[in-house]
Amino acid sequence: MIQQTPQSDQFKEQMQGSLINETKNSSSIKVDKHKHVYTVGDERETVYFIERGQIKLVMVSAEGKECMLAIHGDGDVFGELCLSGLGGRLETATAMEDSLLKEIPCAKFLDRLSRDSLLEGFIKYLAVRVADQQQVIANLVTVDSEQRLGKTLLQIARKLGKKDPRSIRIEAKISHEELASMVGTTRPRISVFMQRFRNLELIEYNTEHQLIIKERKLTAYLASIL
Amino acid sequence: MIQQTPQSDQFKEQMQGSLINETKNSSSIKVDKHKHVYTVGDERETVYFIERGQIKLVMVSAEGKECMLAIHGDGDVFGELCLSGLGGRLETATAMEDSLLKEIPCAKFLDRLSRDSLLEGFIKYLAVRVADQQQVIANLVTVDSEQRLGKTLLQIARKLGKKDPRSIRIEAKISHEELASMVGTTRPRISVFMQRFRNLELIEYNTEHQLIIKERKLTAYLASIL
DNA sequence: TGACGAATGTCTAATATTGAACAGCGCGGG
DNA sequence: CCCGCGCTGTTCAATATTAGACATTCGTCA
Repeated sequence: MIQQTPQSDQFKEQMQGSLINETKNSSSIKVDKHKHVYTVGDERETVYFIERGQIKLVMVSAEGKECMLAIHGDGDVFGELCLSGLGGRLETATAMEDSLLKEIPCAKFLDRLSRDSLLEGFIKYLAVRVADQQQVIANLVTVDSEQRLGKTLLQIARKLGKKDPRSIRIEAKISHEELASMVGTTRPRISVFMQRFRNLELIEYNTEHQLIIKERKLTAYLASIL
Repeated sequence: MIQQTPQSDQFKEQMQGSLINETKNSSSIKVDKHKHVYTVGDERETVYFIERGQIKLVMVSAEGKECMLAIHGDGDVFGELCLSGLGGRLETATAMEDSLLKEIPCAKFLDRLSRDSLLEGFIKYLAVRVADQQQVIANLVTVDSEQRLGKTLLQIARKLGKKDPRSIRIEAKISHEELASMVGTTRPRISVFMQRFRNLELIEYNTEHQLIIKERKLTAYLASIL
């Protein structure tokens, strides 16, 4: 959740350049809103690059409960877990809006990184991923749901948000249900907490119903309710 | 949690060989039981290789609550997150018993992997890590504490356990307090659940007080209480 | 061997959380 | 333009969970 953006942004751009290069001769894949890119168990070992759109990753438990792991936006890469060689997708990838993707077979992806001397950069990228997830795990284990919701909002804002002078705007619309499945609680509770945050002016909605996160104030509030 | 051990074992051996090679001229570090290898915020960017011993990784939240992330044993590598370049350890590494470690500066570690053509293997290794953590996150979000404890036991057993014909033996002794901090609940509850598992003969203790996990039975039980 | 500290097993009241229900609202499709 | 459906806000009783407290056992070390 803390994850700043030091030179990891630089790598992301290099990787994007590399992938755009790799895929310039293959056509983009159009995925309509609500359609799946892949679902649990799919064997196809490919990495995806988002030209335009929003893709969410969701895992489903044995009882059918959902857990949203991440939302990816323009320029992001996802599906890299097939590099693990475990075979079969662990999660489902769904378009949250009409999206354009490029698809790269896993082996080609590695070759390309290798040829462009980006393997070490990619290792760093994965290490950041592991560090991030570690934070998420620690939060799930140690803090209560209000706090977790706050941190999750900050995390999403930092990853997807457009920065305005004093706040961050999130363009993707994320339902309370989805937030509940990230935070690990129920929809009604999300509703209550969001209301509370709104009353305290830690967040707000603009006229286009986009969520605005006041990073400073929200962070301060979370620290104050320890 | 699911993580089988396909050819990822092979990579682990290769990496071990490579690291043993790299460190054969440097002396081992002795870390006594309960001593820290590093603590939160430490800047030293090094990777550790366990020659012998048990090392646990623990994160502490702002309120001081602990979350145990992993226990590493003989031949494992830890501290790789410094490869992220974020600077400063996120967690504390503590010896659970007297241990012998080798320390490799982060840059040297990458160089060595590179020279031994293990970069791609290491990427696969990290991808497995990410996949594993993803499972942990999904479990924390979607299932209740009894179930989580069960899965955590299985996870530990598969990672650290010695296989006997019909069960897995865990040599490290892990307190209920520590289990509680992995599972995300309180010690008394762990006590109750462990008792229950014991009564159902899903687990047992041998004469040396080592925990024996009956993988089959425990898995079946967890599936039955959905 | 005895004594102390740490780990465990158990209980409880106070608290947090769930899940189900229902009403309003707003957007998009017909 | 109206209808219906999905999202939101709110409530409530039933349930799960926590944070103590306490006796007991186990190990370790003197």
